[in-house]
Amino acid sequence: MARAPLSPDAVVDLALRIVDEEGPDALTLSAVAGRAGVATPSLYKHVRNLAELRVLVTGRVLGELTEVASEAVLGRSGDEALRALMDGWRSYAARHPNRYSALIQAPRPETAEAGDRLIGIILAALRAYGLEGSAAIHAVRCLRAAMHGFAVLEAAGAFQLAEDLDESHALLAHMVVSGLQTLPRTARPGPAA
Amino acid sequence: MARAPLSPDAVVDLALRIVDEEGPDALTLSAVAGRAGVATPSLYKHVRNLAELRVLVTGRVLGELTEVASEAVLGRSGDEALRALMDGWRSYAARHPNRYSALIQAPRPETAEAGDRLIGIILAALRAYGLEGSAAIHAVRCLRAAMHGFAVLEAAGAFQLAEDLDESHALLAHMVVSGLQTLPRTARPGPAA
DNA sequence: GGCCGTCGGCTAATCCTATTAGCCTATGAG
DNA sequence: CTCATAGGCTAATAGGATTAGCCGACGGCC
Repeated sequence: MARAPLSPDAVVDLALRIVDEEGPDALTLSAVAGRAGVATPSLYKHVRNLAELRVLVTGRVLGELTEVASEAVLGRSGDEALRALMDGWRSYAARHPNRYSALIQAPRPETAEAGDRLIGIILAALRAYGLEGSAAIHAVRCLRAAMHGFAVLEAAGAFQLAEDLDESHALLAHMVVSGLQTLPRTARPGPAA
Repeated sequence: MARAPLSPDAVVDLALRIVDEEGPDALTLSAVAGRAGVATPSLYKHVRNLAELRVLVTGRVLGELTEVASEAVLGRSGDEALRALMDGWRSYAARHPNRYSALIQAPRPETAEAGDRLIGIILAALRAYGLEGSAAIHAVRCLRAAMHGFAVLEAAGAFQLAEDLDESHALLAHMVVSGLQTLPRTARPGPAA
């Protein structure tokens, strides 16, 4: 059974499988090598080192998240787009909790492009609110904080009580929407963009 | 120079210093031993293992955060309490970014009590909104998500643009407040608690 | 057809960290 | 004075990361 020839992408595939199945801490070069049916040092022919592998994984996950976010926002606008974005984000994280937890948050040049694309989508979701310049940036930050915070906590199993998470998340979305609909003085939308 | 005698607490102190100065990943038993001027295995006389040390660190940080949160909420209520809580939380995380990043999110029995106390404070900050039962829980979750998300991202340096972070955070607080002031049907406050 | 460079795997070796086992000493209780 | 204990130590084991250097298969080229 000729296993598929190794390549950086294939290594990342294996890494993702490990992360999904055993958690982010189980992502180890020797674990990847084990799955690849190869000796650990051989991986260095495809990936610079473990740190880079983690970055590549982050890039991949960021890409998937971007896709999800993009699909959510497509064809919608205003509150509807915002809620769809938030729901999509959360459901991606809930579907792949370990993968989501494996995301490296600290910005790195290698993932900057993927990150920017994702920010672009979030920005697009906010378009209908007509936010200008800085106001849009503040809004994007808040949206990121809300979505990321909820996703991390849910992925970590930090919400222990029985209350329905969908409802909690709906409230979060309500907060975001209602906050944007009643912007404070400094961040009021300017003339239609 | 009689170094202070080692003890579990002293070990955690050293661990925190390492985390603060070198980041969460630098928290290693041998690093702690180095600072303590002791051989690595000696630490096992005070701490079960690295995993436990991490849990102890989490407990300590949770305690500090609880103190900060508690002080913020004391003597305030309503929107003011909420904003003070959010500001305090954020400023703690900003003051000790590595420490904040070292927090283990996954709930563990050893930190459950500390976590519950913190949740209690958040709940107290929401008291004035008169939320009943589930509604209060959903609100706490949202608040946690917002505060934690912002704190994590800020600590990781994920907000790169020049825009003032205070302003972004104020918008986040505005979202939370305005969302609570206009609760959707399901989560409307009941008769005054 | 034969030669050569490169790709991608391998083994050996090094370093670090965690963790366990077992030893040893000072110290306070009795 | 004796002894148990606390708390430090050394030796040793087990992983995991990484580097160095070896080697065979394969495609391209003369």
